[in-house]
Parts: sequence; C-alpha cells; structure tokens
Amino acid sequence: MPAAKPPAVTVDLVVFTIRDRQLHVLLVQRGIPPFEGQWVLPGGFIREEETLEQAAQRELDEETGVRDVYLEQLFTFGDPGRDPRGRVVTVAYYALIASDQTPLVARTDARAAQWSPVANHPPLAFDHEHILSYAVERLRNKLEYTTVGFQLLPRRFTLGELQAVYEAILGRPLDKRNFRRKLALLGILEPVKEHRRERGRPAQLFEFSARKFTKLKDVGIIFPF
Amino acid sequence: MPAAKPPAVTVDLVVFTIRDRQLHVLLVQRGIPPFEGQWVLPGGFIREEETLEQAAQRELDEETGVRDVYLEQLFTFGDPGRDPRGRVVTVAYYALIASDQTPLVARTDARAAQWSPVANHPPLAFDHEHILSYAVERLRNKLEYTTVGFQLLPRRFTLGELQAVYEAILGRPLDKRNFRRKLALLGILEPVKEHRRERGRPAQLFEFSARKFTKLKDVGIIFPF
DNA sequence: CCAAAAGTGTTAGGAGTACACCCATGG
DNA sequence: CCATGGGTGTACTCCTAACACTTTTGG
Repeated sequence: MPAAKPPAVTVDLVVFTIRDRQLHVLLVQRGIPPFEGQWVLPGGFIREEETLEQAAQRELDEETGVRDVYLEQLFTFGDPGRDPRGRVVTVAYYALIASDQTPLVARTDARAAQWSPVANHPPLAFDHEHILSYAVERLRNKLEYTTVGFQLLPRRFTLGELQAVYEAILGRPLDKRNFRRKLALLGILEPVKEHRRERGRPAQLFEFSARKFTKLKDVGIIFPF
Repeated sequence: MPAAKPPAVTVDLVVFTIRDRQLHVLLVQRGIPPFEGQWVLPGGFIREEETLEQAAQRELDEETGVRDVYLEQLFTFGDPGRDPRGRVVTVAYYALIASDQTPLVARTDARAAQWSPVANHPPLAFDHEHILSYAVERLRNKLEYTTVGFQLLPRRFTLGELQAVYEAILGRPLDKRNFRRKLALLGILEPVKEHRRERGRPAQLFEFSARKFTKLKDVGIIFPF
C-alpha cells in the first residue's frame, strides 16, 4: 500500500532547562557522518511498536535519564533535502527539565552531550537551528498563557527564581511587584515552612500546588506578564 | 540508514468552511477497504520531491480545486494501530476556505465528497474523529488571538456574517456592540461603497484590509471577544 | 404595518502597568 | 556597615462586559 520509497521517520528533541538563570538546550555531538563532529539536537528513529510520544520519551530517557517531564509535540519537519542521506521526516518534541534534574546520563555511544545556553550555542547541523528557534518561540508563547514555567524549576523554589525563569525565556525584565501580585492572584503557589538563605535576605520557598491548579485547568488560564 | 520497516507517511486534511452560518468540514467516502463506504478526512501519501505543506496543498487542490487558502500544520498522529494496514504516520493540516469558493472539483476517482456540518457529521473511520476535534479546538483558539476568521468569508462581507462565523466556531453568542467596537478599534476593515440587501435593513459591506493588517502583524494582534 | 436584521453609547468592574522604598541576612 | 536580594501598595489607564432602543428595508 505505501507509495514507493517511504521516508524515514525520526523524532527530534529540544530539551530545555535552566542553569544559572539562563535557558539551556541539550545538544549532542555527532559521532558519524554526515556532519561528523558537529552539534545537533538529540533524536532517533521511531520503533514499530511505540507511539511518537513514547519514542520521544524513550530518547529523552536515553539522553538524560529523566522521566515524567513536560513533553509536547512541536512541529513536523519534512522538507526534502533537510537530510543529505535521503527523505527524513522528523517529528520534533520539546521537553522541560527541572533544573535540579539535569545531570546527563552516562552515555552508551561515542557521542558527547552537553547543555548549551540557548543565547550562545554552537552552530547546529541539518535544519536543527530552525527547529530550535521554533521551539524557543513556542516556549515563549506557551509561557504567556500557561504555567509551563514551573516545569523548569525544582519542586521548591523562590519567587525570584521563578521570575528569573520568565525573564530568561521572554528576554525582558519583569516588574517584581506585578509579577508577585499576579501569582498571588492565581493562587497556585503554596508557601512552605522553609526559607532559602544565600546572599541577602532569606527567601520564602514555594511549591506549585497541583491541587489548586487542576481546578483552574478547566477554566483556562491566562498568564500574561 | 533507516530502521527496519519505515512507516508510511501521509498528509490528512481538515478543510473547514462556513455554509449557511454553520461550520462545515470536507469529508470523502472511502471507495476501497478498509472501512469501504465510510467517511474520512481527505488525505494521501507524500511524494518524494514535495514538502509536507506542498503535499497538503496538492491534496487540497485535488479535492476542491481551491488554491491560495489558509493552511496550517495541525499535529502529527502516529500511534501504531491507528491504521489496520500497518504503521502510518499522518501529518494533519487544517485549511480554511472562503464560503464563496466551496464548490467541489469534479472527482477523478470513485469516492464521493461532501461538506458536513461539524456539529452533525457522519461517524469517521480511523482516528479521524480525533483529528477533527483537535482541529476544531485549534481553530477555536486561533480565532481568539488572530484574524483567521476572515479566511472563511468571501472578500466582501457584512459585520453580521463575520459575527456569525465567530459565533459558529466559538459556540457561544457574542455581543453585537462589543464585537463591532472591537473591530472598529482594530481598524482592519474597510467599508466599501455597497450594501447587501436581503431580509431587513441593508447591511454595509466590508473588505479585510490587508494593508492595514500587515502593519499590525508585527505588533501582534490580540483578538478576544 | 409587521418582521427582520442593522446600527449605535454608556457605565462599572477588573486587569495591566508604572513606580520607590524598607527589610533581613551574610560577609 | 555594606552589598545583596526579598518583600510590599497605590494610582492611572485601558479593556471587557453588560445592557435596550431606533432605523431601514421587504413583503
């Protein structure tokens, strides 16, 4: 039934995290031609028995050892010529990793992997530059009307850290008082009986309240800053 | 390089239009097994030399004879088992057709094609029910922060018709005065020297002003009703 | 003259934005 | 004591939402 020469189907991942208050992306170095030695987004072929999302989960697990993270389909790229080896259609996903879970897993193959600041990353092979910038754009939009930002922080965080996440991704400073009022208004943060002390006045720690959040979920959250 | 048994890759289309103030979708009746005689979304295999979007354009042209319409990638569906014949990954697109351009093209194959009201359509085979509802949801969201609504109307239209489009898709009544004020504020409609007369007071006809619109494009349009 | 749709303003409430100072701690 | 980040309130503007009557035409 398939037409002649079906294309290969891969899944590519744009894995984001926050490191020292900057948005980082996971890159791997190719060990084989084409583009040997150049940096690319992690990815691989889909297997027969798995869904696209499971393929993305599996790749993510293989690269980082992290599970249960925010994962969302981004876009499907399939231009002929995007891969010199032949027709490859890639379904791109992006993932958000909490900043306390970013250790990379011991790698089984020869390729190196590293977190790179999005604002200053090595050139990428294939059309991965394009995929990355599309993912950043999506993340930026998503940030404005959902609560994905929390996915990038550990379970407990300060309001300063949260604001830094938003500022890093949106690329502009936010007003501290307005930011805090907005969050208070949303009522999805739960203060915990603990403070973080480092440089300056100790900061109240908060947790994201899944309970309160799910109530809002149906209503639809608008989250502009 | 490809893994064993690469999946087939198809493009499926959710083609929307407005007919007598209701949202309609284009469906075709399968002429061959599986699901012979059942209704599905139009679609087909991608060709070697074309991009995904070109494949979608081509399918759309074949089905409706319409070109230069709003077309946007929706989502890629690839669960194993979504097609009984084997692994098929489908990249779904949705398209918006102006209501004065909805005649279907003379069909070259045996299948029937028809416009069905989304609110009352025949059951769909494969996972096309799922694809359709996802498309409706996307359209609804898109309507709230962009100007896609105009794509569903002929070049000249009345404010009543435009409001009816929004109401049909959003599924709720809108306040006439607020709706009109909002549009006046956006300033992207150009009144033309013509009125439409039918049942009741004649209505001013408007055109979408591409010139005024592109100015806004960079600024970013928010379009809530 | 009646049915049908077009057209038109005001008000009250909520959200966004701009803005500056004091507080608690570690070094 | 000083550097560092934490924490707080008010005023203005703008957008949204609610709401009802008159106008113009065809039949």
